[in-house]
Amino acid sequence: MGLLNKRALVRQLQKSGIASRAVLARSLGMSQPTAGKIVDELIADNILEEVDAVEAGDGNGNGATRLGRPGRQLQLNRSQPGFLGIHLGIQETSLAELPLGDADEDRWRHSFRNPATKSQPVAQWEAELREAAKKLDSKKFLGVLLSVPGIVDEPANKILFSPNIHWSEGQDLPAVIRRVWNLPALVVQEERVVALGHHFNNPEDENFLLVDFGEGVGGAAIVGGKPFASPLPISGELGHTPALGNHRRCGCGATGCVETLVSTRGLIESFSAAHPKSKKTWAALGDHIAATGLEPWLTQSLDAAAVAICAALNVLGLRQVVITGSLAELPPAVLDYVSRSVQNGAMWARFGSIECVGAPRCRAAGLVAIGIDRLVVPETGDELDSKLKLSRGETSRAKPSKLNPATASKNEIYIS
Amino acid sequence: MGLLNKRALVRQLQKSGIASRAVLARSLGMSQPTAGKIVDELIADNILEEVDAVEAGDGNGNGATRLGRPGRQLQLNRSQPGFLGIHLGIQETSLAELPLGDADEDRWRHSFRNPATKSQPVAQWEAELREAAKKLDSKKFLGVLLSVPGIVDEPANKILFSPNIHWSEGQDLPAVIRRVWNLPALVVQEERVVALGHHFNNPEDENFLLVDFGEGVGGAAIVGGKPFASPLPISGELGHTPALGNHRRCGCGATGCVETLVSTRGLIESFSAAHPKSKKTWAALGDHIAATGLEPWLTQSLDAAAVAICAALNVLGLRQVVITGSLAELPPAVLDYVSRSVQNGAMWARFGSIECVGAPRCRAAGLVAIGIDRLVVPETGDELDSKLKLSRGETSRAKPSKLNPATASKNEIYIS
DNA sequence: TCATTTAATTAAGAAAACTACGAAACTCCC
DNA sequence: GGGAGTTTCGTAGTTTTCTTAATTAAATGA
Repeated sequence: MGLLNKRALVRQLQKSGIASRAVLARSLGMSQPTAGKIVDELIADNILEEVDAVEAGDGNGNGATRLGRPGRQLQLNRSQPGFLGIHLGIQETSLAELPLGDADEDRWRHSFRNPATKSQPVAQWEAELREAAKKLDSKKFLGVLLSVPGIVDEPANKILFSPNIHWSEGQDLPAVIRRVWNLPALVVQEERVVALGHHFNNPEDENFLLVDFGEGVGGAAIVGGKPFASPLPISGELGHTPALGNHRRCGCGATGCVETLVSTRGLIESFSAAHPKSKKTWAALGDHIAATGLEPWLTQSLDAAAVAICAALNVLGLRQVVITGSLAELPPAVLDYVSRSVQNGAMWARFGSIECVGAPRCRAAGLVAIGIDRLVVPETGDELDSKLKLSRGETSRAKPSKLNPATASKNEIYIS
Repeated sequence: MGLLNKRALVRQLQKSGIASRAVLARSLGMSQPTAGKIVDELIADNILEEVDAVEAGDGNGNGATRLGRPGRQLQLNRSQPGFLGIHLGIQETSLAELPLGDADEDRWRHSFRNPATKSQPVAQWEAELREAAKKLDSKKFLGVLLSVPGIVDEPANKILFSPNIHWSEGQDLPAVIRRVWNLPALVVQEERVVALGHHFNNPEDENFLLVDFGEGVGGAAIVGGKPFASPLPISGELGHTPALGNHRRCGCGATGCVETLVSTRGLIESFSAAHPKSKKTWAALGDHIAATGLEPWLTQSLDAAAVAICAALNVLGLRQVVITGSLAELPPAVLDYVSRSVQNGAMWARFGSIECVGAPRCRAAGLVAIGIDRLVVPETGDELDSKLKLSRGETSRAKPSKLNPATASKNEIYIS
């Protein structure tokens, strides 16, 4: 079946959650027989399932009974295991079984502390992984997805740089995962996961910049419903925008990165510099802000963050900012200030409106989206083929001389 | 014929300049019959032409005589008029006849001063245009391409904002052009034209950020060989990144934009503030820098520009900066300083190297590339159809319900 | 001159889309 | 309850587009 249409159909279903063959055909502009055939195939592959549920209020506003033969509703298969998601946090690693049709909140079932010892951290991590594997309900997944903070070379499946989880740098963690489960495994950059998760949990947001505050400050853009990516493994790194006049050393090796001002660590540092007598904790910082409002040391840091955000908005041509992470834990005045500061600096504010909203991190939805995109209906080749290839540890690079680009690139639309 | 392969073939020929059917087929991974058929069609449409020229050194290093039947070399048609390019400058408007296969330097044949009167500037511009039309060798073009500085809504063919050519704002200049020539007319943002021009004159540069210094400071990114674009009409606007500590008012309505520091006007302003006795001219500024080197007022401004460039590189995931315009006219120390400053701030410098090069503005090549992309082998529909539609002033939006996305989006790869 | 090599064209076939038609399933209305 | 109207879904046949295989063409080199 045409790869493009297959991808488009799956994607549409990811967004709409539930739909009939006819609705899919209409919304994608393809003919009914085509949609029907693709659906048949996807059901045979256990990716889609028919659901008997009555269609209550089908989103078009007409919740009333409709004329004609009712369509058989379809959704991404929820009764099957789907993917195994692994989130590599700074302190601990979490695991979750992710059914394909899971747009819900994150439910991380199992977790363990990351290796602390300097010797053999990867072997220790592997051992913990094996322990965790025993506790899982299922062993059969379509693949394993590893979300990692830092800089990730996704095509090569390698972790390049992770200032907060140094032991993972340069490691081939997917290979470790494959030793444990013998399944295709992918590494994905955390911010991209979160951004995609937000997109699929809020399908109406098709163009936005997600900014995640935490130990670091990262970003990822969704442009035209697709995650923005460039050939370089870095992108969306707005935490490492230099801030004029800032001379703090950053973990990345440079001096003056915005991240050194508005990461949790950076904010606490500034806070304790301004108030040496206060406790140097995140909670104390929050309490202080709630009590005294926004003091200059804070607004200056927030302005620096806003500059980086504005720069990104102006360059990418976006008007919506989604903010996740620690900044949303502080009193709302903080987010308000950033929002106003972005309004002042972003160019589109002169022509229209800028939106700046807080949101939770939706890693599960993002991981599923990436898994579907790269394992279930991958850009090139048959899914089974590529599964095998990946599980054998081969790169999934297509032979350019053999493949006709017209075939290879029917995959368009979801370049990822 | 499949639109994707047609586009791919034309694009390949744009890059390689000259190639035979067999070479094209091989390099694009399609079969020889397919390439042959597409070439036949393109020749019939007068877009390609066969050229008898012997193939001297075909780029593969083997300039020696090769075995076998020699391929019939093809190139974009140079014997036909191609496009009419119009460049809307700040002071004057220039015209050039652009053959399709033109990768040469810009040759603007005719130009006239822009309307100065406040009354009826558009009508006056139209009159000048009619005058200029008489001087042209040909009246038959595939279309007219208007390059405009400022903010342009390219899909809607409208000029939204142009701080330096206020009379053009909100005007439908393509309609004016159509009244004069009765041909399809497109407005394109100047920086995007220049970036595409650089890309096609240097096909090895597939990922870069072009930064153009002049009355304003604009940017445009080429990512994966394609101009980056978002749904919003702004993008690449790195001149309007706020610079912390800068309080100059910008023409865009905001305060503190980098552009107010490093545009020609901004630099002269800073120069005259630091040296009140000097002449307030660009030449005097250049002489002064050549004589005394980089003074603090200048390095601070350049640092601000570097921050904006770094922010863009980090967010877009790029490692090459192409600088055009007035900054390249100053002593080389200036570009060197910016280059070093970018090295310090751009994140990729921690992993690899950052490149920062000056280059001339290649508007002609960029306009031709855009014209080919949007008029000769447009993404959707037949070229003739869309030509007619455009010349009738209709939008060339495809009917989504009618077109099969598999057909519509075989256009992949060259999303533009 | 003839074998070898490469280019371009022709012919036949496969993939994937479409249109057209008909059966199935439901509502509405008499 | 039963026909008319609607909508869904599947089947059959057609079209488009690209492929492979075979053929013809044009050059080199012994």
